[in-house]
Amino acid sequence: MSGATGWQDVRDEALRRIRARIWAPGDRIPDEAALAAELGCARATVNRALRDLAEAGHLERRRKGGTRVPLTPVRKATFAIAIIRQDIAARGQRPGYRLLGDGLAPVPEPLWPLLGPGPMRHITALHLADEAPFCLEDRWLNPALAEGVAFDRISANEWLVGNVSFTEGTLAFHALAADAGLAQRLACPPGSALLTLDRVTRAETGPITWVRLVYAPGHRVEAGL
Amino acid sequence: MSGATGWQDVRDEALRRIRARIWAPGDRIPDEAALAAELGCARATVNRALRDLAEAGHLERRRKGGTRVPLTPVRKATFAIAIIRQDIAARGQRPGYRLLGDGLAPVPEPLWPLLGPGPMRHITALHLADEAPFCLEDRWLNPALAEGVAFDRISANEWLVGNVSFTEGTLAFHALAADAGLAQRLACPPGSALLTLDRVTRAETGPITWVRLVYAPGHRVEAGL
DNA sequence: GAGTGGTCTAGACCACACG
DNA sequence: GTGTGGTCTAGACCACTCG
Repeated sequence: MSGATGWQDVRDEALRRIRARIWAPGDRIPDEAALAAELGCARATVNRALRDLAEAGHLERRRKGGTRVPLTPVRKATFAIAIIRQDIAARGQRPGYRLLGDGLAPVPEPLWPLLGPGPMRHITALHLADEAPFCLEDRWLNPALAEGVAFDRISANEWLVGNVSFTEGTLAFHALAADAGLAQRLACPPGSALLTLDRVTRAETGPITWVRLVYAPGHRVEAGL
Repeated sequence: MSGATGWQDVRDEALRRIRARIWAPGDRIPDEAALAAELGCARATVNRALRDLAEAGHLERRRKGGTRVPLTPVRKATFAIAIIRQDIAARGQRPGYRLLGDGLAPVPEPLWPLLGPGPMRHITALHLADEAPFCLEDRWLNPALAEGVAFDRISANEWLVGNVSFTEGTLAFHALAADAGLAQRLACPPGSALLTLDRVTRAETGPITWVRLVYAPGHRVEAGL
């Protein structure tokens, strides 16, 4: 039954009961005090274990309502927001970088709701893997940040990750067909299907940046489950 | 410097110092005992707060090495793996579903490393939003699961989420150009760029399913940051 | 070897939500 | 009102890892 009982043991035992349908979907499971008594540990240990399972979507907890096994477990996928250069290196390829453009320009109207109207710094750059185009970075950046910083050696992506912290952001994947410009810069046939990632980040003081990363054909973004 | 100090207060204060560069990237921060003394709370409370920040990528902790502010914070994006029907409903559209095919067939060779050779149940179905094609579900399913279950009313997606638990899985986004078959079934021009999601899930007992969801043109998958 | 985070305990009080 | 999870405390021991 019990013995050496760490919170991970409690978590594993609970997970076992969930998977074995001993605690079936919709069921209310015993309360923390009862489990602590049964497993021979402190209530805080049970709490730690069940909180962990709740965060992972395996349980639903409510004060007074008790802890239940959800009817449809909501699993979460996570992926790390990394520096592109490191992404490329992690694939065993040699990263490269080329700045294509950098200058103040009026923000396109579709982005006004996210960034506001006023002009912003518009940066375009190409990331390379083993000399081949890897992804195109198309960024609008709040000009108050990174004043005097040139992005010809280090990408805006990398500089921002290390120098500006944000409080909020959103991120979206979609697919884009290569127009003539994209096809030329990514060295692919026009019409190719390209995985694209849009990201907006904000700080308390205001918008930081909007960026679109258009990946070369065939690119996959993998996530843990 | 004390007062009402819950673990969230400790977390917020730490986050403030990180953002204000009081604790700069690369710095080692005071140890738990020191912070507990400074903030007037128990060490366990500080531990809870710092552990939370470490999970979010704002700190790096190592025994004996202490706690440091990472040079390049690794933020994680998360999105929920939901039931497609609920996804559609959440967008305020009316979900629809049509089973296109269901039968045993040999697994395509590229999937052998993931599913093994033997024949599996091949299911194709179309999900609709307000009568328009929303996404195409192309699935290979371990025939030992869901024996006798027909997927003409409820999708395999929804049935599996509610009835089979998995221990491991991977997930990947990419982009696909619509071939003739896809174009016809998704009612879009051939060559359209389509956001695609591949997912594999396994249990301790063996592979469960491989599924590819091909979304209609323009679809975006959003994630929290 | 020794410093630091990781965890457990036993008890206590609080906050919330259900009846 | 009352039961349940959420959290705090003070102390203790352990595990990992750096020097």
